[in-house]
Amino acid sequence: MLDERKLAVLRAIVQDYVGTEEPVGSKALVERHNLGVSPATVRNDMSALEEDGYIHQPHTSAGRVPTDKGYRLFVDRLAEVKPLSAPERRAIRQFLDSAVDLDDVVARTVRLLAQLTRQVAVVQYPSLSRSSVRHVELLALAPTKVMLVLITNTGRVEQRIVDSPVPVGETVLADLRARLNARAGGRRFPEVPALLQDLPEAFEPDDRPIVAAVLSTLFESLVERTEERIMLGGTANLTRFGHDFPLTIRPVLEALEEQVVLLRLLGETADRGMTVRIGHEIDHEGLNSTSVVSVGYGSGDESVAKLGVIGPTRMDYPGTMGAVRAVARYVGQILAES
Amino acid sequence: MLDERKLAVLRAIVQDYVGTEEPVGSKALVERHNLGVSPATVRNDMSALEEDGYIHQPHTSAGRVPTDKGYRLFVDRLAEVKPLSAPERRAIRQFLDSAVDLDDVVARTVRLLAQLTRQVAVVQYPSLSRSSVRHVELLALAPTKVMLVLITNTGRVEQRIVDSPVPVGETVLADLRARLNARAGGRRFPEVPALLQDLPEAFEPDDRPIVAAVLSTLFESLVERTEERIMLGGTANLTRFGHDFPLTIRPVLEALEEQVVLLRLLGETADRGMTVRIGHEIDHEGLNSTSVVSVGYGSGDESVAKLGVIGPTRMDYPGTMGAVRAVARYVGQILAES
DNA sequence: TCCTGGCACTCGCCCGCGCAGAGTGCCAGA
DNA sequence: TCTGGCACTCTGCGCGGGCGAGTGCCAGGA
Repeated sequence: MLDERKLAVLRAIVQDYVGTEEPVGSKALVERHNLGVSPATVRNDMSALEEDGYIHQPHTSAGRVPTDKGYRLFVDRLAEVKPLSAPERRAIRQFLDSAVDLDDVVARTVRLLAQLTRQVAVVQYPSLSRSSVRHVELLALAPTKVMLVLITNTGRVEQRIVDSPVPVGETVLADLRARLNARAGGRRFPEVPALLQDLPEAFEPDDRPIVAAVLSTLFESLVERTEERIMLGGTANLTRFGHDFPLTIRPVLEALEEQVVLLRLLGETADRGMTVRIGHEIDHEGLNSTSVVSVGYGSGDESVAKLGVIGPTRMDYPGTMGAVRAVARYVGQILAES
Repeated sequence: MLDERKLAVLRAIVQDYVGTEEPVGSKALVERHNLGVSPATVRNDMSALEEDGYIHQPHTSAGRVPTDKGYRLFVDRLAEVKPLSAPERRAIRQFLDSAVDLDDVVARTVRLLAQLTRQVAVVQYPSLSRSSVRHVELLALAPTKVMLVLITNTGRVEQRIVDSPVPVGETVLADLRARLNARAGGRRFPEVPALLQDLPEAFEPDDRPIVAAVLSTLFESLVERTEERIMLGGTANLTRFGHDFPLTIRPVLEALEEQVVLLRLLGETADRGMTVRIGHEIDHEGLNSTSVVSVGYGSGDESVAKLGVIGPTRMDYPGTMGAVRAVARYVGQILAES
């Protein structure tokens, strides 16, 4: 059905359309790519491709535009991820290296991705559930108020205020702190609740309420909202979306404001390997004219979070995928070092 | 020069233009506001207002549009801040009350502002230099790596990694921790460096390098980049900017991506009272067609940070100012309570 | 069987035209 | 000082025609 040449035609259409943003016709195609056949032949192939739903004609006597299905085929079978150039890689490395803390790493990553791909970049903070406990700190703020500070191996810090039903002595606090760290230190977050469950029993009955309060706050913060945090950048690139963009850009901006949507978007990313979702493959209405390229990143083999970019379906997939992959790799390295 | 009626005409023009987004003519004016005079008279007044630069005619035979100068006069002398309704205030209160930590307070504030004003909202985290030290924590991560965690009275937490030239003993760390808290605890950040300056001398010569390293990191983080953090929301509202907006929206989005620009914008806000900057009064080119309404907020009399909104110069100033002021007040209260 | 050149056809885009409507400025009169 | 009237100016919009890009189809050739 789809012989070599038809695939070549599709590839050429995608490439040209991405470059020019305009429907591409048979004549222009043969001129720009040496397909070795005449426009008439290409026209026949185009007809077949359209029949099969890979390309589409906005109106009679216009050129062809790839459909989502066409891009899908292109990404799956026709495109090679384009690696970054050595200077580019060096620049990335250098830029990320000078980050001073986790916030900075994430912020720089977002900027970098947005600049390299000229699209909207999204970076998820290393997820708590994939991280482990580096340290738990307890501070008495007031007689019945304790601040709980949680530091992860990825450098993330979470704080919470715990209200104690009874005044808390410094000795109890010190004891609790020591025990928490002894039991939970170095452990993965998901394991933590089980490890600490019977902790109150190690304390005097009088002190158990505060121990319980601290524990419940701790457990909460492991699963809650703050679990997943996201940073966004390059929204100005939305303006390069297309001619008709007032219509397109609005729902996209709205979607980007919804952390939930972004989280779901990244959540659907495979842990290993890159995920590309194109147009209507994304099940969020406002994003049906966009594509998302995302990938997990992490310090070891394992991914601790995801990052990616969002752009028009008409995007340079090979280049974007190259940039996303490279950035993910370097961020992983940086995290491993710190 | 500007008698009562001319001012009334200007006020009417601003109100109508904000409502309709279209140049307003003399006839429509008399119809909508009972000015008690004929269109011809209004035309004369308009002529005078134009002469003085308060309004402007896009082209002959079009209605009039206020200039930046016109909006300025409107804000300064013709507009009354419009207080929010009781249900609105209750809703704000309630929405902010359910915040669980500082991040959440800021995030909710941004959402709220954006929703109330239907514009882009900016909220600055409580600034370090206006805050005081609640607690300093030191954690040994590795023999030569110490994590410095700084907790402020506004609930903000900053962390930094300190590389020590020599391995650090737990006793030294405990000693340093105790002394840091004793001397700096409860103090304003700007005072801190002076208070700690001679701290290394209290230690054995062998330990002084690490003390110095911790101190310099601490001092750095008091003045540095992270000093000022900002949260942004409601960018989707940019799409309601105007008809010609591809041109307008681009530079605005770009400006919003630059933390520096936003910080400067908020930085120029007066500590007390509201600041309104209109169009070309803002010395950033991309924002010359926008206005910024900003105000300080804080737990006591004193402002610890700023917040505000950015919208088209053609905005509902009274309403916006009312919302900004109300939100600032409630955020202050929330912060004071936690 | 597949490719090619030729040809007629279809549409969207652009341009110029003319008209209607909104709004103004000015003037003479109350 | 205000008002009604009037002539004038300009934009926006709808209309129609010409242009060009691109197609589909067909007959002939490898």
